[in-house]
Formats: sequence, C-alpha cells, structure tokens
Amino acid sequence: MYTSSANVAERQSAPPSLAISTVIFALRPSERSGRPTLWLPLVRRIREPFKDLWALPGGPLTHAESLQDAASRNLRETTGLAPNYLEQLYAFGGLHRSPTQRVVSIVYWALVQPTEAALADESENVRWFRADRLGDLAFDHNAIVDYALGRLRNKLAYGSVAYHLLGEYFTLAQVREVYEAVLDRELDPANFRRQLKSTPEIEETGEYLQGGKHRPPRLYRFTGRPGLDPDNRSTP
Amino acid sequence: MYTSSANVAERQSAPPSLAISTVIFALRPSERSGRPTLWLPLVRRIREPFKDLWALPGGPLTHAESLQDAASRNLRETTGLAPNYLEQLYAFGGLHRSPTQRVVSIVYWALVQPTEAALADESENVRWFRADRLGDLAFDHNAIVDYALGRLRNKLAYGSVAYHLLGEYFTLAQVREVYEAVLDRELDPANFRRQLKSTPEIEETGEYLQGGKHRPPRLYRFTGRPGLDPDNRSTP
DNA sequence: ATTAGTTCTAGTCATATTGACTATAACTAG
DNA sequence: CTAGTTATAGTCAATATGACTAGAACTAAT
Repeated sequence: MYTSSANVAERQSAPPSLAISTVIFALRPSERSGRPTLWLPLVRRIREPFKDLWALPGGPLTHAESLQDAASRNLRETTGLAPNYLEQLYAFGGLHRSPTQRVVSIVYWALVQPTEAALADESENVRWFRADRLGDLAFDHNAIVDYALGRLRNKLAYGSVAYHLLGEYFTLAQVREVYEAVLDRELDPANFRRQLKSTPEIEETGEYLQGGKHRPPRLYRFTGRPGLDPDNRSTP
Repeated sequence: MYTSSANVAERQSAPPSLAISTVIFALRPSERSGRPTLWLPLVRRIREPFKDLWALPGGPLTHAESLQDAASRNLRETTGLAPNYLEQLYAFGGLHRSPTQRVVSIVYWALVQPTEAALADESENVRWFRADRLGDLAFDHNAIVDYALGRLRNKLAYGSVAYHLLGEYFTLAQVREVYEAVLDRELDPANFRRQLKSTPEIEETGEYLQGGKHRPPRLYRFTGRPGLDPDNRSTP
C-alpha cells in the first residue's frame, strides 16, 4: 500500500466515491424448526480492505443507469436474483466507513420470493446467512443490515410488504408466519386472521392448499401494488 | 458551452458528481389569514443550467464532513439558519436531473422554529416561499419538495415532529394549527386536545399565554427527543 | 371404522380508541 | 355588565383490538 503524503493529498482532494449496495431478504425454512426465517445473501471480499470478510452485494454506479437500476443489476449479477420488491433504504456517508478512501453508499433493500431464492446462485464467494446470525461483516454493514431490518419490521407492521416475501398464492397462516418470523413474536391466529380478512387487498381464491396434515386452508392472493419511490415514478 | 464529442466522452466517463441539498420548512403567518402556513427558503441560480430559476439550497460534499454535517453547514451558509430537526430525505439519482452532467443529490429535510426563521437572511438571491405556491423550480426540485412534504405529513401524523416547528413553550391550539396547516384539514379542537393530553412527551407547565383576546391558554413543553438517523448515531 | 390430534375458521366479550357533539369556564372588547 | 370567543372537560356511539371459546375439517393412529 502507498502511504506517501502525496498520495494522501490525492485521496483528500478526489471526490468521495459513490457505491450502490443492497440488503436482500428472503424466507427460508429454519434447519431445526422448519419454520420460515429471514435470510440474506452476502459476498466474500476478495481484496482489501476487509479481505475475506462477508459484505453486502454492491458495486459502483455506472453512467447509464439510475440508482435503482444499478441496485437491480448488481443484485442480479451477484446472486442471480430478480427481486419482487426494491426500495431505497438510506445513503450512508460517514467519514470512516472505509479505511482507504471516502465512500458514500446508497443502499437499497429488496425482497425476493422463496421460489426465486431457492434457485439463487450460491458459491465459494456468495452465501446465504440467517439475518439474526451474521457475525462481523465488512465496513459498517452490520449497522446497515440492522437498519434494514428495522425498516422491514416497520413496513411489515404498517405497510403491505409481507406478500412480497411469499409466492402468488398463500394461506393466511403463511402470512402470519412471516409476521412472526420478522417481528419475532407470536400472534393470535384468530385475531390476525380477522385483520387480514378486513384488508381489501387480500383476495380469497376458490383454491385450497392440499397435502397438509390437517384441515386444508384456503389460498389467498395479494392484489395491491407497493408504493413507488419518488425517483422511480417516471421510469418506463 | 462546449459541445465537442471529446467533452461528451469526458462527461460520460467521469464519475457522477455528488451534491447535498436541503428542504427547509418553517411556519410563518399567512399574509391574509394570519394563520401559520408552511414556508421554505430557496436560492436563485446565478449560472446555467436553470439560471435565474429558484432552487433548493445545496452544494458539494467536502471531504472532512459527514452527509448530515454537509447539509447542516450548507443550510447555515445559505440561509443563516440553525435547524431544530434535520433528517435525510432521499437520494435522487435519475439520469437526466441535470442537463449538463450526471448528478446524484442526497437531500435532507429540516425544520426550524419560527423565532429562528424570522431572523433568517433574506436577500436578492435568497427568498422564502409558501410551500404550496412555489412555481417552477430548477432541476427536479418540485418533485423533491413534494416528496419532502409527504414525509413531513407522514412524520407529523405518526411521529413527534410538530414540536420542532414551534418554540419551547406552546399552547395545544398552536400544535393543532401546525397540524391543520401541514395536513390541510381542520381538526376538532376537543378531540385533538384529548389526544395530546394522553401523550407522555407533552408536559403541562404552570404558565399561561397572556395577551390574547380570549381565555388565556395553558403553555406546554415537549420533552421527547426525535429518533436519530442510522448514520448519525455516533456523532459526538 | 372410529377416535385422537391438529389446524382452520367463525364467533363472543371486555376494553381501548376515535369522531361527533354538548356544556361550562375564563377571558376580552365594547 | 354583557356579548363574543376560545379553552377545557365530558358524553355517547361506532370502531378496533386482545383474550378467549368452540365448532368444522382434515390426517394419522388405533
């Protein structure tokens, strides 16, 4: 590494570099209980700084793409995933996020359906982790994931985001399991059910989920659309 | 203006430049009704692009400061204001926000107290406008203000942000006027009052506001603190 | 075939919250 | 001293929420 003062001065005068990263959430059955739990894919750093540590997927912003397009492309390139939901999370720009240079990261967060997540690329340098057992990540990425988890919990409780973690058809109990996994507390099945049934965006279908061990539950469908980001309204 | 292809190529390869802007809200009495209304300061552009149009205060990000510090400094430099509340709004990075170069703007929004806003610098190139009568602004700044207004309304309805638009002591009717101005609808005084009284963060004082035309209302004080941004938790 | 076990589903009941409204208190202006 | 206005407290019905009960509908074991 260069440590000459000339190089330091050069770093000081160069504009802060701009990066895009994404926190990608998906549900996977827990190994032990089989219940759905939150997972996210990380990539192994192959160079300094933080070589060999796990980090959020990310990369530079190229000229021809909007922020959201950059997040979307990056997500596809590193994990092979097409997200069901993608929203800007926050711009992180602390002075000492990276030890070698000043980096401002515009971070997105994404939700992918389980079917999609199941066939995601996994390799030596890309691996899925349980969101609650990450260990030490590169840069400030632990704080970023925590913030993303907070946003997810908030949007789950107030918004209509749970359905983007599920397939097109789902049972009300599956929705409840998503809430229980993300909020980490049990919910009364009957009351939860009553709330969902009063939501106009959830549509009853004539189908039932067969093959379970007990009474077959009815399948439902989500008909609403998520709100768009301000920056993305005019994207064709 | 240069239009040679060499210059175009140069622009294409250069990294997107990074700017910080702020939407600053303050209450001022309407000229007509005297009721509080939302105002914000804009600066006149003195060069191309959008020369002579009004724009949000903003500037480049320097190396020695965090994003929030940059917003805070910029706000102080252009308007002389010290904000009571400052939070990141959104990073705007559409491809064609600026006709001459690719710019990513990280936008903050701020609230200032009326006393502060009253002694804000106003000049040939800095002027306050009613938030609902802005006209055409430079760049995508109309969309940005709209988004900021949406955020303000949301935080007002669910969070505890109204008090940052008021002084240290206030009457419950003044709080109601803030809600009515921002949400643009009338609220029942008695019911609104009941809600505020059940909020533990609002503390009754022994003082009363004297000098009004009618029964002197009791003064209250806000004791809560707003939630911090993730990027700003460790700032001393 | 019958029964036990489990989940799905509908409903009850007490409590808390909300919106519309009424009434009294306390001040100023004339 | 009275009229006008705001401040403040309270009532009442409608709605939402949390705790709970119970029957319906299926599978698996006897």
